[in-house]
Amino acid sequence: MVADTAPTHRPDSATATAQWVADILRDRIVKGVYPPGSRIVERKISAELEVSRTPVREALKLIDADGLITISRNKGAQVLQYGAEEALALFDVIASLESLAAERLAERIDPETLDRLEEMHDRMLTYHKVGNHSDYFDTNSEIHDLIVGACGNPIVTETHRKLMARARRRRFLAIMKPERLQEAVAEHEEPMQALRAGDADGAGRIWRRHLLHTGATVAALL
Amino acid sequence: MVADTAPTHRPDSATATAQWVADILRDRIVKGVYPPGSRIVERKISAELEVSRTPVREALKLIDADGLITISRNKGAQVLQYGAEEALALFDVIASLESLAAERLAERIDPETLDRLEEMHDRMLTYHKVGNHSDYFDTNSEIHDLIVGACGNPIVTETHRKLMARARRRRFLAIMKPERLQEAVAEHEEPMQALRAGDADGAGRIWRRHLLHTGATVAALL
DNA sequence: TCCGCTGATATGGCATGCCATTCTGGTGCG
DNA sequence: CGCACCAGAATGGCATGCCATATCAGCGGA
Repeated sequence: MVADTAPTHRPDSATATAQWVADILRDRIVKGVYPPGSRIVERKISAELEVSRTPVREALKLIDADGLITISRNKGAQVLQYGAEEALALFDVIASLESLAAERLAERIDPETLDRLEEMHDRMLTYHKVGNHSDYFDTNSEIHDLIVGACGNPIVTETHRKLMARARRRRFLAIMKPERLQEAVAEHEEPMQALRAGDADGAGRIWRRHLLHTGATVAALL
Repeated sequence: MVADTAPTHRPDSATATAQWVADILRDRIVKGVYPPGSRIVERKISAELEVSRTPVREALKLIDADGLITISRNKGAQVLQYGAEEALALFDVIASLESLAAERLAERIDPETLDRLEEMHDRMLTYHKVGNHSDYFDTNSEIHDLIVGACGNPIVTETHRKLMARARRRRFLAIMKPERLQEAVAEHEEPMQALRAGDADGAGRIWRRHLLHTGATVAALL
């Protein structure tokens, strides 16, 4: 998990260059290598990664579509600033989406998926007990992603993925707040029960509340 | 509203060419000029619109990000097929978003916005009474857009806009179904009352139900 | 007759170069 | 001393050309 900002020469030419560049830039933005407000210059990236400007341009367009940067003519790409207000707005939408996902998942969940969830849930609790925050965070993310991915609605999955790119870094901060940690763990127990019971309405409602809390915690940090 | 598929030579060079091309292509996809499954060839568009391939490529990337086409290496862009299942999934998400918007709007609505809504609502009813379906549809869309736009959450607005590009054409079909028309008009009355009363929870719930109905109607047509 | 191979063509991906606009720093006039 | 203007640099936008790969037609052998 070392910051591999080194070019590492593109893995293979089968992967589209533009996509490869986009992934690197996204990663750097999320990790804070390019702080909010900083400018990203096509020619710099192009030279550093040893590709032409064309794929860099296309990568920037992709990232722009994700809402991570703004592009202005002859002024280039700027990493978006964000404040408490935007964080609340973001989590309001994410909460709605995940709530919908939890609801739909509860309606259709199969034992196998439930088992995987239980296993992750236990694993997360263990990480929390031993204070392994990094793995705790990753497992937590996995749970959220599984719920969204298994809900049976690909549009939810896709939309969620795009929004999460904007939220992940902030969520990391929030979830690590010690007092929030305890709370969040508790908030994961209830929806598990609702899922076991197949209580769609409850699962959706409870999960949404959980995310709104996370959003409020993030916003409070800004 | 005549199909202006004619190039009309780009309006002014101030508008980015790529954006201009993207708008034209999006419009053609929505209007069905490029039917689902058909291929869009960079060089053809490039020649027809008298621009180079570069802005066309970038436009296609934008439309791909909107989820209207898929791009595969050396196979080009293909307009996405869609069936009943995808329509349901799409409207499930749109319903969640607009429900959130209605809820938040009810919490914060000012008299001025309420007036505009009332006016649109009346106008829509009039169009319906006299059987002016085209203007009815447009006003209906305006109402939905206003609710989403005035909810105070720009992320809702933005996400909604992208999803609507995929839904608009289908929604047009559905909304025009005679028996659905009657129903939809009725379903617009209730949320207006909730908004007048500032009943956030009710507005959200009712509006969501309305959209789920629309989605079901669309799905039934496919 | 049918299957497989091969070469031509179609098509997207990337590199490069030029142009328009904006930004910046310096200089001269008031 | 300050402000306006100008030139050059920085930067993105677009056009063009070459390359890699996928697709398809035609042909030859089994």
